[in-house]
Amino acid sequence: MSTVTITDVAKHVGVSVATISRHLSGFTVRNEEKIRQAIIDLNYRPSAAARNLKSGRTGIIAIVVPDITNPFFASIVEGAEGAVGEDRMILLVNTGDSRQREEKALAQLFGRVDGVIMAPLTEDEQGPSFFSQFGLPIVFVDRVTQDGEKFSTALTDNSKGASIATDHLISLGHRKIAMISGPLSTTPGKKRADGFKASLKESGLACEYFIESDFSEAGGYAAMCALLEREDAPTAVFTANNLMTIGALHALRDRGVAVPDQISIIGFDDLDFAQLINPPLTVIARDARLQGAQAMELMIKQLTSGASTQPEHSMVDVQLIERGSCAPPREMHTIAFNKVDR
Amino acid sequence: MSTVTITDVAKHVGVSVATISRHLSGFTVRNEEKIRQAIIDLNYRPSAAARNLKSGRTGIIAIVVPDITNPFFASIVEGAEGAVGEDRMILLVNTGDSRQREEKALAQLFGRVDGVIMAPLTEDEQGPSFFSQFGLPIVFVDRVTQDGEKFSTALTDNSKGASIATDHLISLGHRKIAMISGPLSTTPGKKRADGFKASLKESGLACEYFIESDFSEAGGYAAMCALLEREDAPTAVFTANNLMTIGALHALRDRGVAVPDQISIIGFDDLDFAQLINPPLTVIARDARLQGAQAMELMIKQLTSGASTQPEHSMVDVQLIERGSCAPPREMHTIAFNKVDR
DNA sequence: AGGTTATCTGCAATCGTTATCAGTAACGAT
DNA sequence: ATCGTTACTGATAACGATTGCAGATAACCT
Repeated sequence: MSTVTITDVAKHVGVSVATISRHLSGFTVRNEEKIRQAIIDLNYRPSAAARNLKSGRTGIIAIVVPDITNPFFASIVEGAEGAVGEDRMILLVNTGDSRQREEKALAQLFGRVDGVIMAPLTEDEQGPSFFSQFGLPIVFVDRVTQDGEKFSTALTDNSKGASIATDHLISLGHRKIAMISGPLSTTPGKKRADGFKASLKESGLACEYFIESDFSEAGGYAAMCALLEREDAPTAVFTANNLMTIGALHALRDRGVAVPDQISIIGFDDLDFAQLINPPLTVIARDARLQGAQAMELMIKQLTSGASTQPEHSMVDVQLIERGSCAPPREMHTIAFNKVDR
Repeated sequence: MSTVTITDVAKHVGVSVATISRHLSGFTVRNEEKIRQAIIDLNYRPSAAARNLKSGRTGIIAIVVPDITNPFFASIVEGAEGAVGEDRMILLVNTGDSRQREEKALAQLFGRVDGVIMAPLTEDEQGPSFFSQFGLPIVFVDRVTQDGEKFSTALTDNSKGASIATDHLISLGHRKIAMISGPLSTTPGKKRADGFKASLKESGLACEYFIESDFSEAGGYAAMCALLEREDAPTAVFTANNLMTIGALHALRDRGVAVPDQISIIGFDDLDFAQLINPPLTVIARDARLQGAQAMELMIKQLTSGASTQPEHSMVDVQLIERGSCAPPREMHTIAFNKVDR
């Protein structure tokens, strides 16, 4: 049975509990060796509950994400894991895209963790004070809420990334450019759409192929199908996240549409197997691990430097990775070919 | 500040802390309404730490998995989430296929959770008593360890599944059947390999195309490439899990090998997008959600019915789902064709 | 040796809850 | 009026660790 307490160890060694406690906290005490041995002999493990109660801290940081299956969030977690110290541990909570579970998780987490790193479901949570009411240190990662200013955030330059993607397609000669967007109620959904629209406007193009989807593979599939069924189909597509990119690629394959010959596609966020795909995928990439690490650093900073310090904001850069899924539109090919012919 | 305790509430209402506590635990007390209001007014939240210390339970069940990105484990988690009651919550720990992190997680989890549902990395953990030493309720899911008998388990009929897959290929006429296996140090790796070999033996076939890989997409890719490079390439492949199936499919596509015309492929575990793939994938499926739910039920049973009750074992069934990725081998096509010709 | 630090030690209070136990009020039955 | 029953209440001792305080021991100096 593991009901052996610090008192048992103290008795066993013949010192007071205070001495054992001090030994455990790293102070130098006289009977180091005997204590160490007693702890092993008795198989003593300090009660986390008692420690938490006395010290007020748990040594746990929770990461709350809407979909742990998404490799992007997995990378965020990996990055955070790399930045958390030895004396803290990370626990994951998956809300499965459910608002209800998100609330419940936060309520239940209160008092059990020192802080929460979270990617909220949408920007418009119930009332601006929803997250404040818990009085729990929160760092938002990838997404923020209305009252996000009050908390530290670790974001990506979403609009810049979307602009780069769109500009890339424009510079290749595309004019009929589609975007399969994420939900506009989310930070990345909104910002990426903004970047896309801004770039089109700057080049004097109308925004005619814009579909708001849901960041899921099925959603990307459906959106791509819808685009392909239009009479005047687009010649290029910008998909706003990795899962939707996969979905869109599946749709293209199922319809026998050649990439990039018939349609160009560029996605936001890289994929592990982006290079395995034929053709290798051109993407807007960012360092999700770094982003996760930054979130954790902000969290730790907040925890160590007492409470009410100013929230800080970090942002990871984006980068265009050209592989093979984007090319000039077909008409351009023809024109170029004609020119050479003459 | 959220340092408002049960004492504050008691003072505010003008009763003793005991009354507040009783109200919180669901007993009927006199000033129900006043107490409810005071709790809201003061924004009081019971201290989880104090409760844990007093009651000895945390209301948390941890699920420890080697790779949360794997949709199979995600399904396990979903199933478990459906089976956990209102009064408990689930926390995830991802060990990222690292033995070291698995150990650390278990040690840190001790005392912070009521029980652990886990899929251990390999069967040969350090010493048979490794998991016992924590005196923590453990249920193994999908995988077991050496001393797994001492704990409850929620498994799949792995060898049966592998046999069905192999028999299916054999009955289609295949003789040169390959298996891309998982690590033989894991339960499903070993059992599936056993089933495969048993089926071959029963049909008098030699086991000539067996590759032990690592359950990862990249591993499946590499293994498939290795198979294709052999002079006498197999006509059918059984891939031992979903990720390796994806990897193998990528390899086949990259090499321009037609499925099922040139090679048949059947995978263990269904995929969300198995039907989106061209051709739709034939698989051995099981209800991973059910398996996760069973694991949780075993856990709860163990927690409620005191400690030292006999461990129980559950097993979910497997099922062949024929879609389009398996067909008779090429030579058979020819033979059949000739027969018709005469 | 005597005095002064520098270290280490044990006692006891404390963290916020819950469980126990004794006690009070209300009410009907006698 | 007394008693028994029911239904609630309050004081208090735990749960297992940490920590300030004061006392004890050892180490160091003159």
